[in-house]
Amino acid sequence: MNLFSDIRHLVIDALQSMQAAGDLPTDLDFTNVAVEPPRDALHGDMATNAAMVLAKPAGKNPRAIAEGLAERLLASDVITSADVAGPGFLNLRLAPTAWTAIVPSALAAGADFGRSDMGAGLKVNVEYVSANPTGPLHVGHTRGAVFGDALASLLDFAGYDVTREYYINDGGAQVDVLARSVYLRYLEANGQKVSFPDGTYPGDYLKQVGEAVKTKYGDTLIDQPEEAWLAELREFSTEAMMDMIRADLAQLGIKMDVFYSEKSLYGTGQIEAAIKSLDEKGLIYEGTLDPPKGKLPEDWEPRQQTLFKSTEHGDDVDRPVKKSDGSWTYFAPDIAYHYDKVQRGFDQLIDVFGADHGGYVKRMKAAVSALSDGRVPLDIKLTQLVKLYKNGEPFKMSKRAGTFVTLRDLVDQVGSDATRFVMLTRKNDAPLDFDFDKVLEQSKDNPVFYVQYAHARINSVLKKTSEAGIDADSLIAGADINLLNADAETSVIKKIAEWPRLLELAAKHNEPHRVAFYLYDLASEFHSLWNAGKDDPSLRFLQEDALEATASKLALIRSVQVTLAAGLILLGVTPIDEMR
RNA sequence: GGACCCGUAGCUCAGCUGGAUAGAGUACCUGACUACGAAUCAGGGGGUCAGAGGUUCGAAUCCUCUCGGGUCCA
Repeated sequence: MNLFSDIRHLVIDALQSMQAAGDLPTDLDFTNVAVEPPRDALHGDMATNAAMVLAKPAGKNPRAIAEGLAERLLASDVITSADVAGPGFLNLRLAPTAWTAIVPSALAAGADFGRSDMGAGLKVNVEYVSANPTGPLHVGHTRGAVFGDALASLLDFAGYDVTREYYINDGGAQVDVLARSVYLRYLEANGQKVSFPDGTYPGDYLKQVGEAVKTKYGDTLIDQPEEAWLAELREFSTEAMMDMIRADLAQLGIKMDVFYSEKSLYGTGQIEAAIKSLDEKGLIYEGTLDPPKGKLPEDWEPRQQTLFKSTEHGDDVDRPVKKSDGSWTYFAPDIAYHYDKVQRGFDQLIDVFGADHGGYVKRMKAAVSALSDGRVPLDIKLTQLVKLYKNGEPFKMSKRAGTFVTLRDLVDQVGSDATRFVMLTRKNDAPLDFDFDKVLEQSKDNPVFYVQYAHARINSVLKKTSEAGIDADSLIAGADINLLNADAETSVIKKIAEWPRLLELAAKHNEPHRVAFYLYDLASEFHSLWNAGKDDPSLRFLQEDALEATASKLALIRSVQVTLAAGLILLGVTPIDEMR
């Protein structure tokens, strides 16, 4: 039940009856007509911009339209007042029963409260993490992982058919580096003293892989030339790294539907097919790029190469798909990979990248636009950097020295729930400060705690009820929700009613952080109502001498709990029943 | 040099894709436990939405330029 879309339907109906009566032209587009919560609650329960949006195309005065609309809306028993305000806003008030109906609706839906069919089963592919298989996931990957996973859940909840996908970059030179590094660890496992020159990975995490190589191959690879072991170790090490990465993701409760290998694109004709597809559209040519504008790199020289005319699809310059020596660029397999996604029949693609891949956005969008003839939209979400703090001090890490903070470090220290929630309390395109101490702090300064506390507090009330010998569930089932008429209660109900609408907006804009902020607001409404009971005993949840009132209040807070739980689960955070 | 992201209260950030008097937390000041957890709540002060133009009924939001920070650039 989405009260806002219900009322919007009423508005559209009224507008259509105005058209039928000749008060409005018949060829109007209603898509921009919105019904929203007013910024200031004093204005009413809901506001619509219909009159202002339609004034120009209808060639009429907005206030005149609004007045006609108000007259028709008042015929409904749901609308109790409709006032024209300002330049042509129409402020509506709803009958109290319209609001309270959200409570049983939430209770009946339970964990599915807010689920929407907005996505209409469209197939969406969300690609995220996609970290190189050369080591464990670190903090930056964690943010992308959490964001991508919450986004995927959000879209699923909003009625899309979602595929979660990880692209394994196992085709490039970095996998050779990995294999050589593992070889060194293998030698080490065989008792040799080794050092790690520049261009190898010195991290300790490869020690166990070296051991595993020894277990499998014994001493047969020692003193062998690189050609003898490189291909085998590349395969072996990539597998080992992916096992490690899968385990890391599992720590956050993330499970991918598809792991897609870059390597699988080579030698199978898939890259060639993708480039051919572009070629057939006249978008591939042999040419020379202009030098980069401004400062010229020292070693710049014009080179003939195979180029993709990405400028025809919104890019700034054309992009090479083959180097001058005839080998593929990194871009070519990326094109082939996205071509494959298009061919798998996805209606929408979403890529979650780290901010350092910002430069790829335009060319990737151009490629997908070209490959799908503009049919499949690609949205690319960049997650900005995470800055770590400990005791208020920036926490330094160095990838070169192998001392970076891993996903595992984070989860071990603060837990999966806190890690996930905190990472979602910022827009993806804003940098994030992650303070180890703050995340564990038990105060309202810490949103994880604050929201969990509200959920647990409600549980505590329900527990208290049963301790008093009252069966809360049957009481709630028989509750007369229209007893909930105090302002403090209505305010909570209105916040609950916003949930289905908020969820659709968050899904529409691919912004899971809105869910996190909403949950904080809802928790705040609840804490506020709790405290109101101290000044006004009639607002207390448990009133043993007034069971009917108690029933309605328990129904209310239980619906708050249901909403909090639905939102938390969506973000991958466990709603807890008791604070430690 | 160019591209992308960001700039909102002292600090950390929201702001529902163009709506009404720009909101939270924190910090500061004042107040509320005979209680279902005060791990919370109520109230107060605090703003040139980086700056300047433009678009229109209406701009923190869209466009242009400038300044500042970040990321990237065969």
